[in-house]
Amino acid sequence: MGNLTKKQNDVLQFIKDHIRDCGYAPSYREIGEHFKLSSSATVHGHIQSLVDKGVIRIGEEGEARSIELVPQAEPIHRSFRLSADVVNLPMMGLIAAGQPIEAITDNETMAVPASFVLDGANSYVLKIKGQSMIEDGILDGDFVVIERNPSPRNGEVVVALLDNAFATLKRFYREPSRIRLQPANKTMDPIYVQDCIIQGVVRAVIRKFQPV
Amino acid sequence: MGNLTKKQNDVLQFIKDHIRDCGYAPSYREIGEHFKLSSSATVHGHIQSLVDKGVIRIGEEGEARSIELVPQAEPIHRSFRLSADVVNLPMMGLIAAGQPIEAITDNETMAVPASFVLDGANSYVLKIKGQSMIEDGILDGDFVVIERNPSPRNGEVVVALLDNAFATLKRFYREPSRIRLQPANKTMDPIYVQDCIIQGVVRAVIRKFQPV
DNA sequence: CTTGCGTTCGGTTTTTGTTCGGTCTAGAAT
DNA sequence: ATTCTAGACCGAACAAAAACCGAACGCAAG
Repeated sequence: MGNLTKKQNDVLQFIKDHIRDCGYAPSYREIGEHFKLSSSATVHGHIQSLVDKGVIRIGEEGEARSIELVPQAEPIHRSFRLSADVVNLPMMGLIAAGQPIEAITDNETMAVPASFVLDGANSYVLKIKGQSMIEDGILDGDFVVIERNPSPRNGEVVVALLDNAFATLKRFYREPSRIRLQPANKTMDPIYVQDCIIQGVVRAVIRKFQPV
Repeated sequence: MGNLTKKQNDVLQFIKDHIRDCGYAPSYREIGEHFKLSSSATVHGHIQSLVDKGVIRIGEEGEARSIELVPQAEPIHRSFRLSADVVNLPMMGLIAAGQPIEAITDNETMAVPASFVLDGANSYVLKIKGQSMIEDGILDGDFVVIERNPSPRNGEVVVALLDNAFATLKRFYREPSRIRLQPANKTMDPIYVQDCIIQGVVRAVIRKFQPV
C-alpha cells in the first residue's frame, strides 16, 4: 500500500467527512467544487488513484455515489507494564427507549476491564438517554457495555430491535409461544413479539460521577 | 442490498423522522411537499426503490401511510486492546446501610480504568449489599469505586461514618448550620448531623452481569 | 360527493461517471 | 541540455442512471 499524496489524502478525508455527515458518498463534481476544480475528470483521476491504492472501493462502472471506504487495519499496540487486561470499546451512540440508536460522531472509546466482557471484539458501549430504565437501576447518562450475542438468556437485559427498527433496552424472556420484552417501568406494559432482532446483551453498567 | 442513492437516503431519513415524530408514516404527497416535488409519482418511484432494496416495507396495494421500516443489522465495528492506564483497586469489603463495613478476607482487587478516579492510590472498591440505595440506581451486588476525600461537594454520594461507627452510603449536603445526609429511599428520613467522618466519595458505580 | 391516498403512464430534465485530448510543473534519468 | 515520468489540472462531450413532471385512474373513508 503505497502512501497517498497530499491531494489524495485531502480528497479521502473529504469523502470520509461527507459520508459521515450525509450518509452517502459525494459526487465527483461535488468533490471538485469543494477543491475548486472545474473538471470532473480531475476528480476521476484522484478517485482512480485511491482505488488503485486500495483505500476506497467503487461500485460497477457508472454507478453514482458508490464510493465506499475500505476498512483499514488498525494498529494494535500493547504495553508491557499493563497491570491488567483492558479493552477499549467503541462508543457507538446514545440509546433511548423508542428511538433508534443515535450515532456519536466523535470516535470515542471507553476503557473497560477485560473481565467485563467475554468477547471484547464483539462489544461496544452505549450511553443511556432518558429515564426509561430507571427501575433497573440504569439512569440517564449511564454507560452500558453491550456484547453482541445471538442467544440471550431469560432475564437478561438486551438491546432489542423491534419491527419499527427502533432500539430499546428491555429484559428478555422467552416464553413457550412468544418472546416477552419487559420494560423496567411499571407504567409500561411488556411487549410481546414472535421474533425480534437482539442486537446485544448488557454485560455491565457503568456510572461515572463527575469529579468536577 | 445495493447502496441507496442520495435522494433515497434523504427520503428514508425523512420517513424515519416522521415516524419518530408523528407515530405514523407520511403520505407520498407529504414527502413530495417536503422535498418540493410537485408529483407524487416521483415519490412513488423513490418508495419503490427503497422497497426493492429492502429497507422499508409497504402494506397491500393502495393502503395509505403503510410504510414500515425494516430492521437493519448493524455493521460490526471492531474494538481493540491497547495499553490504557488501569489501576487495580483493592476490594475493601461489603457495605450495607446501617452496618459497619464488612471486610472481605480474600485479597481481591478489581481493575478499573484510571479515568474513573482522580487519585488511584487513594481509592478502593466496595460491594453493595441490600436494596437501600435502589432509588439512586445502586442495586444489590453493585460495586462502587470510593475515593478517600475529605471535602465532598453537595449532592455527591459519600460513605459516611456515623457516631455509632456504622457506615452508610448517603447523598451529602452541607447546609448552613448542619450537614444533611439524604438516603436514597423516600421512606427514610434524612439524617442531620453537626459533623461526621466522611470516609470517601463515590466516583463510579459498576454493575457486572454474570454471563453464565 | 368530496377528500386523501397510492398507483400507472408517457415523456422530459438533471445528475453522474466516464472518456479523450491537451497543458503545466517538478524532479529524475539520459 | 534534453528526455522521461508522474502528479495535477482543464474543457468538452457522451451515455446511462436517476430524478422529475402532469395528468389521469381507482379505491376507501368521512
